[in-house]
Amino acid sequence: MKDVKGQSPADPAGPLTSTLTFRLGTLGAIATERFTEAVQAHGLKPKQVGLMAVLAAGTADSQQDIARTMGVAPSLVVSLADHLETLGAIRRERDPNDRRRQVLTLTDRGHTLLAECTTAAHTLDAALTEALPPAARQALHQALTTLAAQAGLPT
Amino acid sequence: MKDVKGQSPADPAGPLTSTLTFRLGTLGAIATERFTEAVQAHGLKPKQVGLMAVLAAGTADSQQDIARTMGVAPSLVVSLADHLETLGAIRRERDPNDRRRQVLTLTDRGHTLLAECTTAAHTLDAALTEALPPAARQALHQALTTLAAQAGLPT
DNA sequence: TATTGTTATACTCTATAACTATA
DNA sequence: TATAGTTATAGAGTATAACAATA
Repeated sequence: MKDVKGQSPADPAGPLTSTLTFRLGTLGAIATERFTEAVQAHGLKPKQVGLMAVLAAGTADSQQDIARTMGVAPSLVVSLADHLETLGAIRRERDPNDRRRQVLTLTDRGHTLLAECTTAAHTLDAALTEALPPAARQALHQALTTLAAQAGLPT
Repeated sequence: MKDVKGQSPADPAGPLTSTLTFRLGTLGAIATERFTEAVQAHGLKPKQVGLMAVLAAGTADSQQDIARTMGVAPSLVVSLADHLETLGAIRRERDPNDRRRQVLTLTDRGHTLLAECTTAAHTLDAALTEALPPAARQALHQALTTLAAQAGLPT
């Protein structure tokens, strides 16, 4: 059995572009790019919205906890929180029990901003999936939820 | 009808973290991070592998065409191609009909490298989807193929 | 003049390391 | 001595703009 011209060695079970790894990487980049553009109108970057989402979920409140939850360096949380504080989206208060800790809380303004960004994400979702039948849309959502859970991402 | 405490205003049809936009963004980042680590053993970065995939697909051969296909700046293609040439993965030849154009072609070494990276992607795919029933795996692949096609990505 | 590739430069994002205050 | 937050610095990645060769 010989190699066909131009396929030496043969594709290992399908081309790179049809792998889940490639598809998630490229579609993820597009999704983030569109979301970046959408939330920019509110003076926000995706990671700043992500920090607000962590606070809304109530799974972390100190900056160190938030850094661990988001998988970023603590020094990055400083600048993200600085910006959110400037926008009036969060409050920073020293923990009275341990004055080294800064406890972050979403303000009403923060809740409003997060809701607006979430609405923007839903709008982008609709555009992204417009070519998808409802059943496939549902199956996609379910499958990504499973992958996210397995990867330790918020569900 | 009053707002429930801590949900003012209410979540617009589900939290941010359950949107397709958020899931694709975060899972895409993880996929790219894992792929980056995997291809690093071959001295490659994801975009360099992407360039090889474009050449293998035969949809572009000059650096300008490749830049347009990949959605990156032409100056970036220069450095990606420089590195691939150093590895012996591609050849750069002037187009005799238009000596401004550099025509890039995959060498045998390039085909081998691309095949190895593709195999690595398949291995990552398996790890990523190990919690997914075969039917769901198939549905996910089909849905992402549709999204990729609609977004103008390679299918 | 317009286009291809290249080089020079700058910008964004984010991490690491050093530092301060508190424990 | 260890930890939370902050600041200073550095590196990766990529774009924009200026430039050279060719059309």
